Amino acid sequence: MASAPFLPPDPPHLRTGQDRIPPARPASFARIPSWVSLNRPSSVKPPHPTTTQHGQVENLHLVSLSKQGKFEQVHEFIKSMDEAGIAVSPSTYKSLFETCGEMGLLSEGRSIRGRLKNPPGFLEDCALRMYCHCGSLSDARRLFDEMPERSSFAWGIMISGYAQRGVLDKAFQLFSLLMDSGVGPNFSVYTSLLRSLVDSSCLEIGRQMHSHLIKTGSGLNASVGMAICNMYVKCGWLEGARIVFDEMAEKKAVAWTALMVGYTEANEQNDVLHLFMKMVEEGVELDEFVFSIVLKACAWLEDLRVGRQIHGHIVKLGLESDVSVGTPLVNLYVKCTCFESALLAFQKIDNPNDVSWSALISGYSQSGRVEECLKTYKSLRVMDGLLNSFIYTSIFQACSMLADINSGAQAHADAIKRGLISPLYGESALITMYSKCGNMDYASQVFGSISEPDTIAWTAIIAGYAYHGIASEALGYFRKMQDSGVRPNGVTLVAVLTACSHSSLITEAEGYLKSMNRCWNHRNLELGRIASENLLRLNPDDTAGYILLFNLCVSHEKWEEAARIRKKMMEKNLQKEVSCSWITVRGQWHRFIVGDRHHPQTKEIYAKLKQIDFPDGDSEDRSLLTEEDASCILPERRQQLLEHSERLAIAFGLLSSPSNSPVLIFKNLRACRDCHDFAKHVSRVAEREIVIRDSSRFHHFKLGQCSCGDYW
DNA sequence: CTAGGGTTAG
Repeated sequence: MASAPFLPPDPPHLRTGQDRIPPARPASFARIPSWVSLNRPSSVKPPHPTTTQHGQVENLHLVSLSKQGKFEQVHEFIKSMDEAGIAVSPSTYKSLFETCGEMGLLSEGRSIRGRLKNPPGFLEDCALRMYCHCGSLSDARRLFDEMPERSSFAWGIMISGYAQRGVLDKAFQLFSLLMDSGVGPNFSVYTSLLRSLVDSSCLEIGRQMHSHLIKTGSGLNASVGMAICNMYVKCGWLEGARIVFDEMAEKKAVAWTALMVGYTEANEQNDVLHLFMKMVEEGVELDEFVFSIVLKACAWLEDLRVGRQIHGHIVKLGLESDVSVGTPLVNLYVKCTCFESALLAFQKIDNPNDVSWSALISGYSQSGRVEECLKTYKSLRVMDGLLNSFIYTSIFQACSMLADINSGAQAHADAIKRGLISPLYGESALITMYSKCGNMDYASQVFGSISEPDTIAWTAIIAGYAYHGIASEALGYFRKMQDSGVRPNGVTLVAVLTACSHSSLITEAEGYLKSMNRCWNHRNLELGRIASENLLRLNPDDTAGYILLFNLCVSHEKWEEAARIRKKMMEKNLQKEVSCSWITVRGQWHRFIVGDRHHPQTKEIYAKLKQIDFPDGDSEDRSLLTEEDASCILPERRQQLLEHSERLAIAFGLLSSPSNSPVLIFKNLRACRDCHDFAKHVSRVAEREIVIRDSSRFHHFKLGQCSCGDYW
C-alpha cells in the first residue's frame, strides 16, 4: 500500500472480503467509486482512462476525500502525491478551501494555506473567504493586510466578514478605506453591509449608507433598494422603509413581504391588511410568503371574516396545499377558536412539516383537546424529524391540564433526551406542569435549572407555590425576583395576591385583597349589574359574565332574574363547562361526572357513599356559591349534590387504593362548599389524607381540616 | 431577499 502513492491509503469501503488493491499501479478506474465524479461542474469532463491528464484522478480523489470530511486522509494523500511528484491543482485548492469554510475546519484550512507559495490572486481570495467562514477574522485580516494587491472581491469578502459577525466598526472602517483606495466597490459589499444593520442601534449608520448611495449613485439597483428597505424594517423605522418602498420602480412580492413583516412586528396588523389589498388591486403576483404574513396578521387580529376571505383567495390560487400557506391558515383558525376549520385546513396540507404539526398540536392543547394532543404527539414520536421544542411546550401544557404526572414526566424525559426543551418557553411550561400535578419539588428543580429566569418563569414558580397555598415560598420567590431586577407584571401580582390570601406577610397586598373582597361581601347587586353589563358588552359570549351575575342574583334571592339569565345563556347556546372529577389508580384513569353510573364499580361506589353518611349540606353562606352550588339551590337539583363528581371520585379512591395512602382527586371546576365539607368529614372519619386539586388550587384534607383554611 | 408554530393567572 505504501508503495502506491496515488491510491487511496485507506479505502475500506472499496475492499470486499480479502480483495486487495494491486501495488504500484496507476489508479484503476474500476476501483474509483462513483462518488469521485459527483458534484463536478459540468465544464469538467468526467475522467476517462484514455484522456486522463497526469494527476487528474489523484486531484479528483483529494476533492472527494475532503467533501467527505476525511481530512486526515487528505493530508496523507497530499503527502503521497508530493512524494510521487504529482501537483495539487489550483482548482483542487479552491475546493479544499471551500470545504474547510463550509465545515468550519480552521486548522485544516490553515495548514492547506500554509503549503501555498505565491498563490494566484483568486486562491488568496478563496483562503480569505475560508478564514471568514470559519469565523477567524484575525487570520483573515492578517492575510488581507499581507496581500500585495487587493481585488474588489477581497475587499468585499473582508468587509462582509466583519459585517456578518457584527463587527460593525471594523466593517465600516474598512469600507471608508475602500472608498479612498480607488478600487470600486461591488454591490455585494453594499448589500452585506446593509444586511449587517439589524436593530434600532444601527439606524443612524444605515441612514448614512443610504445617503451615501444616493450621492454616489453607485448602487441604486433593485437589490440594493431591497436591502435598504429591509434595513429600515429591521431598524424599526417603518416610515423610512415605506419611502424607499414607494420609490421602488418595480415592486415584486418580496418587497411587499418585507414591509409587511415590519408592520406585523410593530403590531400594526391593519396596515398589513391594507398593503395586501393594495397588492391584489395592483395585480402583484402573490406567493406563499405573502399569504403566510397576511394570515399571521389576521390571526393576531382574530379577524375571522377577513381570514375566511383570504382563505377563499388561497383556494382559488390553488395554494391551500402549500405547507407555507396551510400552516399559518391552521394557526389562524386556532386563534379564532374554530378548531374544526383548523383541522380541515391541516388535512389539506400536502406535506405537513414540524411547524404544521406544532400549529395543530398547540391548537389541540389551546382548545382543551388534551387527549388528541397526546395521541398526536405519540404518533409523531415514532416518525423522524417531526418533533420540535414548540411541540414539547404544548405537550407540557396538555399534561398540566390533565394533571397527569406520568405522561408529563415521560414527555419531559423524552424532551431531555432529544434536546428539545425550549429555554424559558418549555421550562416555564414544565414548572406549571409539575405544579399542577402536585409536585413542587420538581417544579422548583426546573426553576433552579434556569440560568436567567424571565418574568414569566418567575411568575410560574410563584403561581405554583400560591396554588399550593405555600405563601412563604411564593413570597420568598417574589422577593428574590425583585432582587434579581426582573420586573413583575400583572400576572405576577395576581399570583402574589393569591399567595397573600393565606398570609399577612405583605400588609399592602392584604389590604388590596381586603378591599377587593369587601365589594363581594357587600353583595351589591346594583354594582354587579353594571359591571356585568359592561363585561358582556366587551364580550357577549363570555360565560363567566353570565354566571357571576347569575350567582349574584341567586344570593339576593332574585329567582326570576336568575332564571332569565340562564335562559339567555341557553338561547345563545352558551354551555357551562360540565363538571367532572378524575383519579388515577395504578396508571388507570377514572373519570366521573355528577350522578355518574357508568363505572364498572358503580354499585360499590354508591354503597361507600351511603356508608360515609354525610348529612345533606345546607350551607347558609351563599356568598361563596360556585356555579354548581347555584344550581343546587333549585330543589330538584338538591339530590344531585349528594352525587357530585368529586364525591364519586373520593368514594372510588377509598375503595381502590391502600388505606395508608392519600387519595388524590382532580376536578376541572372549583370545589363546592358542600363537597369541601364532605372531604373534611371523610378525612376525619376514614382517617385518610385527601388531596383535591380543583380549578383554582390544591386542597390538602387531614383529620377534618383543610390546608386552604376554607378560603378558595 | 421575504414566511408559518410555543411560555405565566383568575
